[in-house]
Amino acid sequence: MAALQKSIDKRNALIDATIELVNNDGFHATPMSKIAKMACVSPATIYLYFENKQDLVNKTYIEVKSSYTDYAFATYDENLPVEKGFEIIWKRIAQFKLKESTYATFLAQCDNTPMIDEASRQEGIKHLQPLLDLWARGKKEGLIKQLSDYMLYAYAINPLSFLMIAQNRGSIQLNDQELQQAYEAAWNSIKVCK
Amino acid sequence: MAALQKSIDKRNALIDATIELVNNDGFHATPMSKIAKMACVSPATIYLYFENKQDLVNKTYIEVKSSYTDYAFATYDENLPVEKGFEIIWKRIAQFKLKESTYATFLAQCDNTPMIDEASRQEGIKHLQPLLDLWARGKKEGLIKQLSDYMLYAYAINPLSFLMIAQNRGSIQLNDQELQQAYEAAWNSIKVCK
Amino acid sequence: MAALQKSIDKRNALIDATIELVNNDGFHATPMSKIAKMACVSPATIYLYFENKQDLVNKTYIEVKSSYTDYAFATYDENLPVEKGFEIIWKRIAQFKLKESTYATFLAQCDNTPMIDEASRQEGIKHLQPLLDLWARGKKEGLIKQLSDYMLYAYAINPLSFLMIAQNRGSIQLNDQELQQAYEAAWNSIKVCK
Amino acid sequence: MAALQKSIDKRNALIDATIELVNNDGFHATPMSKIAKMACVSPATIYLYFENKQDLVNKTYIEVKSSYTDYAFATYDENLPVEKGFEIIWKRIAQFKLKESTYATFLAQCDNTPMIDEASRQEGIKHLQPLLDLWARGKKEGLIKQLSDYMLYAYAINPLSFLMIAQNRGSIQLNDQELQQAYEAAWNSIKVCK
DNA sequence: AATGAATGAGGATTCATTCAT
DNA sequence: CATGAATGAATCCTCATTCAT
Repeated sequence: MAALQKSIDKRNALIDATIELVNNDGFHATPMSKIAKMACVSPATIYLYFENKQDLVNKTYIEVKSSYTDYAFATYDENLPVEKGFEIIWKRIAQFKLKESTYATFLAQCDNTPMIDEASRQEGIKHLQPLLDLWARGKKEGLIKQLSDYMLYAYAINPLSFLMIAQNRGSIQLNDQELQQAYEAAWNSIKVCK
Repeated sequence: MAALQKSIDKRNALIDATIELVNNDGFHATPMSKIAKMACVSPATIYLYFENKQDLVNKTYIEVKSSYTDYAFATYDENLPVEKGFEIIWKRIAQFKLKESTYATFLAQCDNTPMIDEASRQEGIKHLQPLLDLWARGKKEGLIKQLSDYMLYAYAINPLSFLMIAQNRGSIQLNDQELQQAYEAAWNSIKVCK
Repeated sequence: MAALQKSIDKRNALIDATIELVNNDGFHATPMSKIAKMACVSPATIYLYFENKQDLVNKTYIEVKSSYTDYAFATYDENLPVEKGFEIIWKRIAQFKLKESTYATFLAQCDNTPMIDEASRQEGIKHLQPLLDLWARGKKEGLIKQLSDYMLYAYAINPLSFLMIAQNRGSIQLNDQELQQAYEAAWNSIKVCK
Repeated sequence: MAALQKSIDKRNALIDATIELVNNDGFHATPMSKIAKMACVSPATIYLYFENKQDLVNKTYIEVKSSYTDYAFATYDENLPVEKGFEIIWKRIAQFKLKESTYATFLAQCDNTPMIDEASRQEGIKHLQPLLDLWARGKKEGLIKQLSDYMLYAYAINPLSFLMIAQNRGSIQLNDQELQQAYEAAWNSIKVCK
């Protein structure tokens, strides 16, 4: 349907503009009018798609978080052995964070800020389940340390956020070899040392 | 001098109010008038101590960052062996992040947001030098992996930020044993495996 | 014609919605979109029946005013003696104001507000002629005081508006006996005392 | 105090501007910016004196209502005989409504509109007590009909509102003789006919 | 040094109205 | 006829900042 498609396009344009502007200027310095202008719609049009500014940001967060996890697990298969499975997920996450850094930056800002509703935050966490399942399996098989999911995430995944931000700021530029090192550091920090 | 002390107190009250309010509401929802009220001064008084809102936040950031590094290195001695030195610094940082979580939360928000001047950000990084020196020594002695400082920080230190936020949100509560596990994970991820 | 009837129904629904909403929320808090919703049509449809918001309110006023006077004179016969004729009209007006208080409230709001065009106001007054004629006859016959029509209206009719509003607000509830007292007060205030 | 006086002046200017503009254009067509301009202050200044637009109108209503009753009872003495007392009050009210028609018009608009809080409305009614007391005395002494206060007000006082509006619209112009007639009509409608 | 009153610029949001379908 | 999506212009209100005292 042409009309429906146009609606979806507009909504997406708004979401994209929100990400772009919040990334560059921060939530506080991103007026609705600027979002509207970047999305090539009238300010009033935003309110056809979102209840208010908070809702726009919440929905944007959920959408981005969801595309993050979709990306992360796109090539993962539950039947893979633990280490291989982890490697695949980790590298997809790394790719997302370092290549789709616009999205990743936005998520980092949301996750470290009272910018987002608690409800939306909870909603966003849900989709990480396959990784938690993998870790559970790894622990049962004695391959992964008996640490809480938070601890595992902190050491295996979260460093990527830091590297992503450093790369965005131009402080570093990770090449394939360094990425491999990073992966190994991640795996080392959670695997059971034989 | 009583007058000077009163000035310092006022300045500190403003800094504290800024941290408190930005932590709870975010930069965008923290008006100067609210900061003034919490610090028990007139809005106009803020401008005797700081040029404008941006300056207030920048200065607050630098001050907090500096108290973070002061705390981190307070018990460190350059003559200690690398592993011991690292342990001491790491545990001080952990203590700071988990016990002084008000300050740590503020820093996390600044570090993931365009809230702060680039200049202030650079200023804040400076004070980390002793840790970088330690790592340089560790690499030379073959005890620490040949990774960039960013990579080392990402794996050895940054996970603590994630754990701090999770703990603030009430998702976890780290006890001494878990803290020790976290330390070991940190060291494992950067040490050269023999 | 079914099509014509549907049109009339829609127009009436819009008029009714306007009365209802203006009564409850006031003109200033009654958006066209709300009127449309209550009348179960699209906002755009309003503009097929009325030029704009002002026109909608003007037309509504004229319509209600006209149904008020129709009601007032429905049972009146010019050949009745003055006092009987007045009683009949007065009691019809009372019934309208107290029973059809939705309409009466709307009129009261229009009459005390710059909500309505001067032209529409003039248009609305026209229909009161039979009452003015009756008064003229009463004055000629020496039964009614030599007062201007405004004065007569002020004392004989307008008090009903006040009582209607008080009753709407729940402050009073007029029974038949009190209504009769009210009628007598009205007649007393304009009749020539012998 | 010069500063305090200036504050009071500003507040009064805002109240006056509100009355003037709401009278002419109605609540819905009176933007805060226009009120500010007429009172020669910045729009933001209004919010130093009033919480919001609703509060401004509520407070204006209470203030005007209060000056109405002050005026009404200024020359009244509780020890006067009932009829004389009523005449004095009635004529003061008439003078207020016809001479201070700006205030009276504003009150009429508030009283026939959902423009005002119920609470403010209640607050405004309070001050009418001396008149109600007089009526109670009149009823006890057998001089005034045994009617509810609402009914008495409807016939003795409210007609003045109608006459005031008619005079404002230029439809009539009451001279002293007509005013005396109006007074007599008022008294006739509530006095016990001997 | 300190203040509280004052403000202009700007931001979120609403709304009467239009237009493509 | 009828509509729902779209909008530009306004409106209420906030806030960083200033200034007279």
